[in-house]
Amino acid sequence: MEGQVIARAQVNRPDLRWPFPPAMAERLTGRHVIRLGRRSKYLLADLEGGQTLLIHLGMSGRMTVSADPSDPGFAAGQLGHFVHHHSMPEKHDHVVLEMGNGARITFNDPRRFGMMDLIATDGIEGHRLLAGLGPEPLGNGFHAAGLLAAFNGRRAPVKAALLDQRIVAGLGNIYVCESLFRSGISPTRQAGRISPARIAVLVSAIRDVLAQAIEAGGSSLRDFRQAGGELGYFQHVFDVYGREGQPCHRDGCPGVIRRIVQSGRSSFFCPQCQR
DNA sequence: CTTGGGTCCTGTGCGC
DNA sequence: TGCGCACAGGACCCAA
Repeated sequence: MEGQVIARAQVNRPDLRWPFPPAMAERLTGRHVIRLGRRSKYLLADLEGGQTLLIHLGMSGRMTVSADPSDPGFAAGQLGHFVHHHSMPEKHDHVVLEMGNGARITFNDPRRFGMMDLIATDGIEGHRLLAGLGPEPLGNGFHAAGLLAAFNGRRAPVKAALLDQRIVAGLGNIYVCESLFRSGISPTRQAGRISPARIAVLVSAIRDVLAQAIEAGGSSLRDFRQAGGELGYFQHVFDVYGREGQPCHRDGCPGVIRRIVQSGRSSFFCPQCQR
């Protein structure tokens, strides 16, 4: 997408979680994408003319890139080697963008918890959806001292605190469960009652889990796909997520993974390893 | 202010 | 084979 023009925008319904902005298709058509970026779980496509396309995939959303193999750009390898061939439109293909180089970007989202909006690029950090987000967990702004301060006085379980995007931005249910396992912290522990030393371990575990999950192409439980349509494969190396009743992966640990529900979400953990 | 629960929506898998 | 129910990656919104 980056550097390309949006030659055609097809919008197949008026809304996802929220209504699309007025005349979205018309406002996208003919615009160049200056750069692609990301903040927390929001995808950001800066367009010429001062507008940014803001996208969230919700639970079940996916954006994939495809191309016609007979397209000259495809044959020349200009669309990248990862791009898969066009296939027939599928159920829940809500927005389709045809780029000037022949790439087709498809936003598919069965549950429609995703969203798209067009907002001013200027002052984007102040947008209501982005204002108040915590630091990026892979950035320099995320560190033990900061997390300690953010947890200070909080009585909520650490599981809930880490899912709170105002404390750290971009963690979801899977990666919180996996990070807590690796740092030996029970999901039920009150956030404000974790020692500084263990918070430092947690920060490292979060960074490691995210870096490894990205390296593995993400976690494809059902809907998620990489941009080229491939499955991620981090789900194959989960230690706890979705492993209720199965043995703990830690060498010599007799524990069995348990599942509990915290604020409506499943938490998976090893009662032996996590305190 | 913090915290927990309900809600949006479709699809799948399980027990009966 | 069919039916009802639980559950699924998120996060807003409101009541307490």
